[in-house]
Amino acid sequence: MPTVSKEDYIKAIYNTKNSGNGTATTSGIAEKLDVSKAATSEMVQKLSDLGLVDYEKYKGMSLTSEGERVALQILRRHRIWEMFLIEVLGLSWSEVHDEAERLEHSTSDFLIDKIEEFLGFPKFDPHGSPIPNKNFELPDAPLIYSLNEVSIGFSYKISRVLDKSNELMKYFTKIGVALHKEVFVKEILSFDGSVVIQIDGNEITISQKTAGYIFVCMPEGGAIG
Amino acid sequence: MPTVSKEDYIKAIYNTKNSGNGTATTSGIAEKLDVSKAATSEMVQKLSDLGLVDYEKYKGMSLTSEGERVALQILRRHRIWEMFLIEVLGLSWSEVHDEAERLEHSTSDFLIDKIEEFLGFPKFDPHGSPIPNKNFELPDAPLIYSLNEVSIGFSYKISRVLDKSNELMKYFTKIGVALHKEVFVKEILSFDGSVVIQIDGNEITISQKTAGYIFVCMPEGGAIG
DNA sequence: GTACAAATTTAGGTATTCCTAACTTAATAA
DNA sequence: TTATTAAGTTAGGAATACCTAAATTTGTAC
Ligand SMILES: [Mn+2]
Ligand SMILES: [Mn+2]
Ligand SMILES: [Mn+2]
Ligand SMILES: [Mn+2]
Repeated sequence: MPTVSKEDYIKAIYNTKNSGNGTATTSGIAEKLDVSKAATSEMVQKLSDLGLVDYEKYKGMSLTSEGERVALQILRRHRIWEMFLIEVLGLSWSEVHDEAERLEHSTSDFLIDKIEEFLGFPKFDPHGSPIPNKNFELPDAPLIYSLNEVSIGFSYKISRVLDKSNELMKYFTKIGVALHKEVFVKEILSFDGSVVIQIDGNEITISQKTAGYIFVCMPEGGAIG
Repeated sequence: MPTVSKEDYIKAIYNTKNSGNGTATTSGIAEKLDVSKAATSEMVQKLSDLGLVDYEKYKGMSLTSEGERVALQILRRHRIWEMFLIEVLGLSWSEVHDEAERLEHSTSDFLIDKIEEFLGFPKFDPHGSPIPNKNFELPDAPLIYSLNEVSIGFSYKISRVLDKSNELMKYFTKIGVALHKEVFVKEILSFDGSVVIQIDGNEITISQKTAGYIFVCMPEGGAIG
């Protein structure tokens, strides 16, 4: 029902809440969507009038349950498209996000259901992100940890990466970061938080910021001790 | 480059020129796109300023060669999507057009090329319409005739239908009209131009208007005598 | 050739979504 | 607490794509 713009705002609010910072701020959403704070402030008030966002002036914003439903619907479309583009058409990790960013607004639920069926009802997308089901419910996800909060001297399995940008995805591909691969954490540099890992036999140093975009679990799926 | 609206206007002008009436009029485009004549008049002037349409006030409109290039690009996207939706996802003839009508504006040429490759570079879409290639050139098409201009007492092969609406497609499916099927033309009623055909062993009467949306060629591809 | 009707364009407005600049509120630091 | 700055909002305006109602142009019928 919402327009392309509204859908992108709602998704941005959802993603902010459910990853990292926690609170969605006017400035944060404006930056994420590359629009002015003024435009964001106006739009948030419109979304509030529509009952999709809880909002009090100067106090911050959060999705209503209806807004969250819409967010999950869009995430479902986005992630199913990314899955399709990679699994069926063979696009690369760095090519899918921008396509999905547009397709997510032009696809009926009917069509998304068909694609999901064609793909065999996957629970996670090619970045390891959970795909909401037909009823917009998220699958149970195993406990995962970012590479920043992990114990030194152990091996882990990469279970999710955040597709923040094409460039990041290209970088991941280049250094060998891919889903289900094993990484050994050698060291975390005390002075800047960089994480030194071993992957495919190569030793690689990843900045703290980028390490925060890589999530891992225990190789056998057990809890991290 | 053009917006969704502009793309749909350009496509409407192209389709009017290349099927039936010939000349694109303000009223005709307005009706086809379900907008006011005023909106159409304004938009045509804008498209003229953009160099996509040749236009002189009160005199009518036609696409420039650049406009035609854009039209073929959009037709290419539309038809490849329809092919994909039917061949790969198994949607029905009546379900694909509306989806393609939206997807055609949200798909990069890069992605369309990938889908085309996945489909094996088809030359015609599921309605028998030609698919422009990567360079926006139409394939050579065999001579075809509408069911209105065909000789009585002969058999033909259905080689193209115009997907004017979902309802028309459902009707075609219901009465057995499908690509590559054989029809025997029994009679054309003198008083209203209805065409009486035999298809799948059933005798069916089709109105003159609807017959104009069905195109056939000789069963072996020869010329119609 | 005029008068009328149909087709088309223009005038004046609305709704979206965005902008910059100005203003207001909240947070912080001395 | 108070000054300063950061964050957020409002004011005023632009671009797009529509609309209805009022011209205007064109073509046709007498
Ligand atoms: Mn993505
Ligand atoms: Mn998007
Ligand atoms: Mn179609
Ligand atoms: Mn369209």
